Amino acid sequence: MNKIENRAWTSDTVAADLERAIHEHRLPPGTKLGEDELGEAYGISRTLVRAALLALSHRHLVELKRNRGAFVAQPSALEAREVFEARALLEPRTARSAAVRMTEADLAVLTANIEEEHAALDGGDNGRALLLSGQFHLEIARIANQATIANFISELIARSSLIIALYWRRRAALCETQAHHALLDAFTRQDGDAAEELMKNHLLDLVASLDLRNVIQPPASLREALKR
Amino acid sequence: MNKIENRAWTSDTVAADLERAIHEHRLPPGTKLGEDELGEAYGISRTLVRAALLALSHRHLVELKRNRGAFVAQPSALEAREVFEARALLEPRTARSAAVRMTEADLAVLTANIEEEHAALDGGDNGRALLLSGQFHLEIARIANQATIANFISELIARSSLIIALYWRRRAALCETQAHHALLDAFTRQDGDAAEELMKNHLLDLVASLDLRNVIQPPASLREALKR
DNA sequence: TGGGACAGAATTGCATACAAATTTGTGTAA
DNA sequence: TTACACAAATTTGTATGCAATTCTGTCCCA
Repeated sequence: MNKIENRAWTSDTVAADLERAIHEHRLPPGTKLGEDELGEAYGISRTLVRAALLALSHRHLVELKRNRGAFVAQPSALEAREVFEARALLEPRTARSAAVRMTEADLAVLTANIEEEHAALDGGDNGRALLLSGQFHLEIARIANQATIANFISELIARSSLIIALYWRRRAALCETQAHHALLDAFTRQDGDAAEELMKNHLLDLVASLDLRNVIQPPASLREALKR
Repeated sequence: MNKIENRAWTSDTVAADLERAIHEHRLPPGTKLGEDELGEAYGISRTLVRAALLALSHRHLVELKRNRGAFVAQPSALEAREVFEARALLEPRTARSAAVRMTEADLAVLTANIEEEHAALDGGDNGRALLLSGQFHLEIARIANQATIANFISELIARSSLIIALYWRRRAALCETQAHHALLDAFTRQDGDAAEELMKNHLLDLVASLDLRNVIQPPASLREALKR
């Protein structure tokens, strides 16, 4: 594998780089993440790679199978529902808090984000659009000034990206930008009630855009899956 | 340091053992966790110790200072408030879900927990009582059947133990068992409304029992702290 | 032709060795 | 005596080596 870049990688920056790649669907669910391969790619030893993979496994983005290696996680339909239930518990109230604390600078950041996402979609870069969409949600948590909750939301958003990769039904285009625009309006008016309600519905729409009935469940073991 | 026990430790079990010790206040905030020391205590190499410390740092129970080592975390007053705000967001609704799903077996587990906690308090083992109190909250999340949310709550509970170690004002005895009994009653009646309300108030009482005004803040650097 | 056993290759698990940074201790000069 | 500089010791950061496990390919036999 090619060397990625000549910079001083640490386990933290490697983990962040991998998380970004996962979030952008450049590393789809189930991808094997070999230690030697990654070590060579980043120009570091397996020690640091393992630390990075361990960190990602704690965020449920990577699954470590003993003596088998690390794989990009494949959330089950059950897990997918749980992730969105957790988001439904955290994000609407966080959006409300953010709304009442909103400053001009914050609005500018969110606006820029939406525009970038639009550009990415026009350019056909769906991965980048998805990453930006996640960053929109994360930025709201940051504005709400709740680092602890923001951490949880950050993990949930990244896991949502895996869920979308696995369960999104392509019917309609992700009309996320619509919902984000509506939220931005509420934020501009510092309307907490509206922000909370919009976020709640936005998350419900997201779940509705998934197909969690067909329990594609575990490609876990090919041996089991292909029996018969 | 003495060897702790002759069993096959892994990074996971070591992390769990350390977390328990932290939760029980056997390892108070600020304690230095030297790699060699721990490695000898558990009879394992520094490699596994580092993996365990890394896991605990991801749960915000241990702070890793580069080139300085690992220390039991010392949450700031700000962080303390955030942790309880997060709990206030997650636990009341989770208690409601648990109430409606409650089975006889679940009730038995919760009852046994309360009794054990009582026994621990009588025996003067405050650490164990605190651990059991946390497990009561965690068990509720488990009963609610939301593994993802339960994970978050598990982390928040452990961090709360650190917060109590740092900020609890000893005035009155922790009248937690009172509140837990009341919750148990609501659960017995499968009364979701009451459970949610009781949990909300229980958490408010907990915060009220802390002294977060005196920002004891950072013994972070002795050099800075002892100036003048 | 298909199944199973076995051997070699590849990969992970863990310990250890060495490098780098920090802390601690000592000596010297003002 | 105090402050500073420098050296020794301790501790962490990272790479590497070896053992253990799993995977893959081949051969033999039914």
